[in-house]
Amino acid sequence: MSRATAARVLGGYGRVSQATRSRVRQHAEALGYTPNRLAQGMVTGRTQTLGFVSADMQNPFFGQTMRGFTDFARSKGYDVVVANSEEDPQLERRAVQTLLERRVDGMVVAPTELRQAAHLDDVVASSVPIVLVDRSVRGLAADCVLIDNVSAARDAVKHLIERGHRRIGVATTHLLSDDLIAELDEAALDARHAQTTVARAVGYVRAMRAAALPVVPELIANATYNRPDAYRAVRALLALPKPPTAVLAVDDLLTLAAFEAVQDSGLRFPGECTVLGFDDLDWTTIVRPRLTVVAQPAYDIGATAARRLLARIDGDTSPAQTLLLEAKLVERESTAQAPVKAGRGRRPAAAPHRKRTEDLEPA
Amino acid sequence: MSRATAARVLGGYGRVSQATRSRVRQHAEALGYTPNRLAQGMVTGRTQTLGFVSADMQNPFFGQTMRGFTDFARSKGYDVVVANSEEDPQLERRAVQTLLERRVDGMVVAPTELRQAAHLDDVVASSVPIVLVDRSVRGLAADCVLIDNVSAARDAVKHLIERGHRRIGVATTHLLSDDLIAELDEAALDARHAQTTVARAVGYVRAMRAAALPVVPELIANATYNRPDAYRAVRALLALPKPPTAVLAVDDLLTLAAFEAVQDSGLRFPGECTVLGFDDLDWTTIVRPRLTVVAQPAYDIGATAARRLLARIDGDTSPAQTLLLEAKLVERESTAQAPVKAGRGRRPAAAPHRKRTEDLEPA
DNA sequence: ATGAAAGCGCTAACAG
DNA sequence: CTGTTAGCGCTTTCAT
Repeated sequence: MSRATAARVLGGYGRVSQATRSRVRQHAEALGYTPNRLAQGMVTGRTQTLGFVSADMQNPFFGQTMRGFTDFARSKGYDVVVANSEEDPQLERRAVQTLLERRVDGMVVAPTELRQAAHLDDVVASSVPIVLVDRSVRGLAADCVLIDNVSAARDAVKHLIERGHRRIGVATTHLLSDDLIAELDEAALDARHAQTTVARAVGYVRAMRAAALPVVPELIANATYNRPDAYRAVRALLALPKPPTAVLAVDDLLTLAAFEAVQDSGLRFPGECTVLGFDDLDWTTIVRPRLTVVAQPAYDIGATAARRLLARIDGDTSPAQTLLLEAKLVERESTAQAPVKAGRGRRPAAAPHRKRTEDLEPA
Repeated sequence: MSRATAARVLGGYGRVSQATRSRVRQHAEALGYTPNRLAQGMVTGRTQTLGFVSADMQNPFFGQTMRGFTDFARSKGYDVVVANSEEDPQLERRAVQTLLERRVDGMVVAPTELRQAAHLDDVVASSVPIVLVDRSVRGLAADCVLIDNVSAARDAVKHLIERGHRRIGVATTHLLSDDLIAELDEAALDARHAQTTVARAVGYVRAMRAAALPVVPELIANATYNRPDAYRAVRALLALPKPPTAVLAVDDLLTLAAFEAVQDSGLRFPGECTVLGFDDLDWTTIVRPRLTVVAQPAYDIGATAARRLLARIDGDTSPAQTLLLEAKLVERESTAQAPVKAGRGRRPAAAPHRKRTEDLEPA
């Protein structure tokens, strides 16, 4: 029989009789035939492939997001090729370029640069569907899926204030200027396109102001994305003459470092100083009391991005939209009680299972 | 000029003069030309694409392994398409099939079924290079990169014994039969092809026997891969009339659950009961004292697998080899001191920052 | 050094 | 219902 007939049954797209159908299948089986998706892609113009470029797939947030993305994609018959940008614009550009060369049907990007992204404009221009996750780029006509970082942080701080905290610190990143507060104010104007950690710092400021609490620079610790550095920054916060009774840590690494810092500081957790973190990783529920955290719907962000992307691929031409998924404040015991005045009731040094570390070095 | 000439400069493979070379580049730029990798793949027979199928890319171990894999792959000009098997043989088979259809130049698989894997035989037969990670399949002529799980666990237990522990428990999975010990013995014969957790249990048994310590079934807790279940299993271990003074937890989830269980049990950590875990996740260094763990070189496993795979792709036809990377016992404070006899010196119930949980329910 | 032509494996449109 | 034909975008002989 002809190649066309065979192709029809194997590809399942033409009209073929039952008789030949099974005959074809038999032979295909016998010959160990494996369809060639490259050839299919060439002629149909669709590769059934999606791209996913994030900063680091090893990061739990992106891991979950990717998982949600690939799960949804697979359910619709798509595979996904992944790439890490490592927050390097150069690498991101290369990754996007490669995906274009591979003729992916669409791609998801967690962009590194939020102010300019010519390479992403190119993607939009080339009419390859693209959706952004976790961060949005100013002026880019692309769908975007993320949480409202400002209000997530605002709600978290509000929660602390309601529990009686007044002196609240924040551990954040990317805030290297001196006049932090003024800058945060300015950033607030465009918070939607700020780095997630900056947007969260803005949320902190807003919550403090809304409660008429002073925003003092000494309570704003900023670190690079690096655990020892984050640890040191929080230790410094806790070493203040009047340390905060609570610290908001605006990402998973800072949360880890903040918890470690409080634990080593000699301040009682959570009575004298507690931590409210971002990202609900497993370990936050093995500490006692368990940690209250802001949980991002990471899996959902990925799945939603996939859904949006496939809608675009299927021809949806509605204006680009930003989907704000809801972050959830997971209230646990670490913020259940009101803060205790520092200085009184320190934990006895005798507590044998908990070493008091006085230096500022983490693990 | 002709398509052939253009292709030559863009593809960088023929002899072209400088003049036309730059002219071609200019025009390509102006037209926004993007090479089509599908077409390239069709004709060259190489797609510069690798496949990676693991149980769950969200799992930290596979996340790191994938990262090592993709980093190495990218450095050699390869992209990678990923898939999750969810430990489901059916899904794994489909994923492998899809990769074959996509004409990947090679693939890495963390196989779900270790006894039979016809679909993997097919890959080998079709002479598409394949390397296994984390688990090896009996009788499959494929390279394999993993740690020696038996000896890693053996060394960990030996370390505990050297620190004075005699009654050592183990938290593991997949051991559902009644006569555990006999079975472990049998499994030991073929431990290289056992599930990682089983192989580690075998290592535990060997270390105990080597030290002439009794291997008693009541000290072997086995759980499904599920945190509440793992927690319950370890709590049960600790509720024994004579609880162990140390528990070896043979994967990251069990480690988390075991630590949580000890913490809630009322036994002093690490004096009365300590935990030695597998996989060196971030949180193991925020607990005080910090946790001693067996660290797998996950990133390296991925990178090594990539190196092996590329060697095969580049024509290496030497016999299949199994590369055993070294797991490292990271000694930290949790195993620094000798165990204390249980029953004496319980932590005072007054310790205010640590709730005594009496029920067996985890987070 | 460059052009022409063939063909990778497939699908789509058309003919029979 | 089935066969024929053209061509997707590229690389690779083979001429020129």
